[in-house]
Amino acid sequence: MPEKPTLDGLEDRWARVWEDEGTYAFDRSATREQVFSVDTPPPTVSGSLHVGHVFSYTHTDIVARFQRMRGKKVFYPMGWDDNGLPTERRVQNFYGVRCEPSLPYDPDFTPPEKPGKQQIPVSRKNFVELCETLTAEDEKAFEALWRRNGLSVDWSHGYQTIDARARAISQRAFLRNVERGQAYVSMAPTLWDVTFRTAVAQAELEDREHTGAWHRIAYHGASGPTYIETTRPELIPACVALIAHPDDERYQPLFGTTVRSPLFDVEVPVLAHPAAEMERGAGIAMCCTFGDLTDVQWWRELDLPNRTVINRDGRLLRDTPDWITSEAGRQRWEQVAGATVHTAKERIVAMLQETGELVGDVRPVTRPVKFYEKGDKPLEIVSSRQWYIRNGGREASVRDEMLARGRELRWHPEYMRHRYEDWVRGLNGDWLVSRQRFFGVPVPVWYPLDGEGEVIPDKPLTPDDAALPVDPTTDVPPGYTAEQRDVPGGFTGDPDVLDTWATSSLTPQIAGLWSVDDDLFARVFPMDLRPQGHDIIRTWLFSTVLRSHLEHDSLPWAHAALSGWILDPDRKKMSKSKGNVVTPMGLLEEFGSDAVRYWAAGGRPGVDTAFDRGQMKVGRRLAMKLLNASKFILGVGVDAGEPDLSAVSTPLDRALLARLTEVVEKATAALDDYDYAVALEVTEQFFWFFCDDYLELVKSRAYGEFDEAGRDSARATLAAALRVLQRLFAPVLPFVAEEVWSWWQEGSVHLAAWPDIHELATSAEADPQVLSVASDVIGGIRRAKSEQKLSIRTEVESLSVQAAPAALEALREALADVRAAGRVRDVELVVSSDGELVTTVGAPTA
RNA sequence: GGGCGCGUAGCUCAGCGGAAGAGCAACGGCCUUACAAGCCGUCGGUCGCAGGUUCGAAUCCUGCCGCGCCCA
Repeated sequence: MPEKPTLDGLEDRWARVWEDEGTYAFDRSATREQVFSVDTPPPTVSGSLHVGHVFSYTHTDIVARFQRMRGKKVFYPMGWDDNGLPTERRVQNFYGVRCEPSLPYDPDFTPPEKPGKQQIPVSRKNFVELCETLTAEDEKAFEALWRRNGLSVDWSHGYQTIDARARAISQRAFLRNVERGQAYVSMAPTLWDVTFRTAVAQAELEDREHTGAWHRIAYHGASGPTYIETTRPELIPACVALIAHPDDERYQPLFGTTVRSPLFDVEVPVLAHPAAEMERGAGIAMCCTFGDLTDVQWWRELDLPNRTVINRDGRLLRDTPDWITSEAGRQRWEQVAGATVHTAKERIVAMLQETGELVGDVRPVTRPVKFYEKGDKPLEIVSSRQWYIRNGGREASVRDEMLARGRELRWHPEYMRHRYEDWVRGLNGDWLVSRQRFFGVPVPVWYPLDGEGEVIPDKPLTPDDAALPVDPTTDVPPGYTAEQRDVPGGFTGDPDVLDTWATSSLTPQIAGLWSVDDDLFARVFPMDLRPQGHDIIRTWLFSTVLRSHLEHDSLPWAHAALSGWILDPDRKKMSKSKGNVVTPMGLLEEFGSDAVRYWAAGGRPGVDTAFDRGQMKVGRRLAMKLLNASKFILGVGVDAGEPDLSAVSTPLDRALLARLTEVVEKATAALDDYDYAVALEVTEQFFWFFCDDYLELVKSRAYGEFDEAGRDSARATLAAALRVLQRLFAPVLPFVAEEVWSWWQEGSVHLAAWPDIHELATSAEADPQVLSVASDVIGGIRRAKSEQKLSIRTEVESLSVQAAPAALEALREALADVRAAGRVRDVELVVSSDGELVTTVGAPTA
């Protein structure tokens, strides 16, 4: 035990010991019943961890440490999510390169020291290598932070969502979905981001207010013009019908007839469909392929032709579409061929003004438009061949199964279940899993080519399981040779990668080594806990439940714990901007890891919490207090062995242990329910009371100033209480708890048994009032002395206590301790008529 | 527009049917032999607003206002 205990340096010292001793190593001989397994969120490796990560990962660690002390073999791996667009973008900016899949691999390529102004095109393989290099560096820094933060992770069970094993597992799971018909390929209208040139899924959409303008435009019928209103006049050449509500009397005569489009003179039918809104615009809409999701619905349900005019790069087709047949129409198309959507709109509006087919003023309007959450241009809808996984968006039976899984899962807090149910009920299509990107898990299929060299899409070729992971753009399917690539009668590889969630949804399988080490998998799956943010219930949580349901017919985990957000105080008050960036490592160094963990532990499950340096200071004080209190108690002279509770003969001591028993019960129940905040609160509250009142009360007796029995009773109680308190704090304050435990106990506190109420059971019944009255009276003495501006240690002539008879009776049991702690010479006990406790002290002794 | 959550002391938050709480801050003390990175004490609130249920409401119900998240 050091002379002057300090918190400085505890993190490095104990982190090294834990690593050397394998304190948190998973015992893989354990059976499933003995295991507590955690499906840790793999942080996205695209930059740095922030305070919010420290916050929520600490919550998980507290639970893991608690379960470990309860005797569970804890499976607590850490993964890195380094697969997907954020990494691609970071690599592009960091190295100044871009992926050009047509280029050959250059094994000698090294990126420039500093990224140049012009991005250097590199092959897909070079690009992926750069992704791996950069993420490896980031991951080192992340691991160092987590170790410093005290996460009790078993680092030998790490994974990357882009590593070969994860790719193989991801592809295997996908191919098994294909085999069972749970995944399928389909040519369909798809939401498309023109910047990233990739399809996006429903889960990646967000609505944003976008300014547009209503244009009133004339279509021409046999009996005169029909006016429609549209915000997208550039889609006139893509128009396949005009549509009004079947009950709309204004358009009854037109249903079944045809009209001709302005400028391009294409004949389209006028049709009825209930999705047309009578109150909106003119009540009759142009259906184009495709302006929005309603167009898709009409196109599908009314069996309309596909007249796509927008390319995947967001520009209009260069060639004149064959459905534009009139000479004037074809000339007008020349004006917009190859133009961006924006330019095409301007030119078409100008032409409409010329021809007089644009009627009245253009009226600005702001309305919600769908964006890719990472994009900055509105999504277009294009027809393309994509892979989908059935998720209940199209089949009620699957949806009901997913709802049942949601009810089966235990949610913490419970109300988070609604978000899941709302999402499942609102699904409107299957899960689109193919992406037209480079850095990801390749879609593991090839397609045969017919005699003309055209793709035969409905007969995908799949790899042998042993060959996984495969890259179809370089690997060759079974039964073919490399020379047959992209030649008639040969094959072509699917160029796409899987949605990042298609791999992330398999984290329990990846961490547990499903299909790689099935023995391990059987010991950890289904897992116990998924901790995660509430914002990704619709994506990560839902997709993980789905994949597990499809592959294993079970939930992936029994419990989901949803953590809240960290609210940046600056963001609340938008006017203020501090400008000083707080890095997690800086905080850990400034306050100590235990102090930062203390702040995190104060955030109730699921509740957004303010970033609060004040709480970190408080946490530091608590850690310091634990050092000092431990030092004091050990200095009094207590035994390190199992405390001899038969020596606890003094009523005050029995009452203390009884109160601590309640604390153990409450803290245990709270942690069993994943409520670390309540567990900490009750422990902390008791601990301050223990230090401020109990320690002061028994100090003299423990030093042996009275009789031997009293001394032994105090020492046994102090030892028992300290052993319990150090362990109660261990999950939240792992470093300082380990430090003080090491002063007198063998082994790691983190492998010690969680406190059990039986280790506090004394032979005789305890009277809690002895402790509460003694505490009240000592408080009264302090108050009285404080009012007289006396030192607490000043000895006074007399103490008078007025109280109810029962309270006085209890007080007598602890009177010697109270007298010693309060430094009073004479004591007078007076029965009070109203039962209220009144403490008065006399003058200081001379 | 719908779902969910939240409005309690200057600040951060507990409490969620039986006398308004904690910590921080502020203020006043104590140089107390574990701890001045300590200790003691004091101040401070129509529990968002309006109704209702109840012997009793911060707590349950209804409506409204404000904030946040998710989804249309």
